[in-house]
Amino acid sequence: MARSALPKRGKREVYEQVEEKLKLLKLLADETRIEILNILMREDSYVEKLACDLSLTPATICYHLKKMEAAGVVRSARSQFYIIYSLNKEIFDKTLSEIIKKDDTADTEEKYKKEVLAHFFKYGKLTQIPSQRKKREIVLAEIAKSFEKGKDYGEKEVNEIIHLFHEDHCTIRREMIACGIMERERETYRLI
Amino acid sequence: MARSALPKRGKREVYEQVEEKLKLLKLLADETRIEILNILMREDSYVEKLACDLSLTPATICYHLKKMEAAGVVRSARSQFYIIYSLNKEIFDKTLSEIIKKDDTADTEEKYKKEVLAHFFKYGKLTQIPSQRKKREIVLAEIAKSFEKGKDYGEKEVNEIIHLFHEDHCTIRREMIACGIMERERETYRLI
DNA sequence: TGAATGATTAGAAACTTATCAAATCAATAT
DNA sequence: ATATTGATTTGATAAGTTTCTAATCATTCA
Repeated sequence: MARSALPKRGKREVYEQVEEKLKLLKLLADETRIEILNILMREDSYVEKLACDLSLTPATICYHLKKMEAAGVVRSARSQFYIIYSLNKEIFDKTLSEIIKKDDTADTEEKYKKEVLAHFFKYGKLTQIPSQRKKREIVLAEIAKSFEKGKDYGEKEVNEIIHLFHEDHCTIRREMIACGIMERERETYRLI
Repeated sequence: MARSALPKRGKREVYEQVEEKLKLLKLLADETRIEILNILMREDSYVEKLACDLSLTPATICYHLKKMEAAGVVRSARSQFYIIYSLNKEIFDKTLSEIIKKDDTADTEEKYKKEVLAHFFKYGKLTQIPSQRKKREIVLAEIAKSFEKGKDYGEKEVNEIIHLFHEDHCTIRREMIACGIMERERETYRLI
């Protein structure tokens, strides 16, 4: 039985979305920080005290607190001699799926684009050229991402790149110029 | 001004409680695993396909899936050629505090103490001396933690330490003796 | 002002982890 | 059976993190 070749999808376009959430998770995935948070859940505290409680050096505690403060998990305020650290409780009510799931709530425009792309691309290939103008533009813009800004391409190069997505590179090349994504000057093509 | 010496509390007695939860958090604190989970939220998948989607080798994907399977986050089942991996959705409804918090289901006495302390201390300061005897004892016991067992203190020292928590060190010093937390012998004070 | 002390930073060492290539295992179709 | 192909394991490497010591900074009190 022949099995499909699974072309690569082109490494994760959605880094940024995951990034912040990942930051929070990484932060919480440390034994010492969890211990600190558990103590702060009970009472505010300060560097030296936490160091004693956990049998670690103040430098280490400071390292963790600063890290958590930068992420908005804890807050600090000087009080006399000490800098009192306290919990930012709001953060802790999120569920795991809320944290892990990519924001599909972006704006509706983005969402619509994603749906269109999901519909017309399968495994990185364009299954069909959309007949609706708006959908066609979205699809063409996606293909255009494979061209570098400001770079000149010969017709053969253009065809080869487009061919990665769909057999009919002629139609697509023409459409890209028609809808103003690319321009042609004599023999060379480039993004607008 | 002399500041209290902060006797060590003896390193974390509660490792085990944190351990499992830590395992889950560590698991989720990885970009690749989050990507995998996001894909599995949409549809079940298999090693090779995920490898293509994420531009990683099957070996790497397998490494992550096995890890997550061991923790009960995903499940696997063979289907023809492929081993289909799917999400164990129940896990994702927990909130962060549920994951992080140590089991406070301890005894109610402990819980009550915590509530009282949380109410009367803000940023490490005693906001008000409780009038109810029981609550006052809890608060005084908390302050007493800043004194070392068996050590003798002069009245000035005692006042200084208490002053870290509240202006009225005289009242508190008197109360600590009245309720049997401290004893006074001539000029020296010590914990009982 | 200067002495005391808590907080922070810098740099180094130890540890953990993700990733890949190559070898092996497991199931299926011919 | 055996060739095929997806899944897994192993061993090596590279990258990232935690922790410490030592030095420095910042604040308060005398």
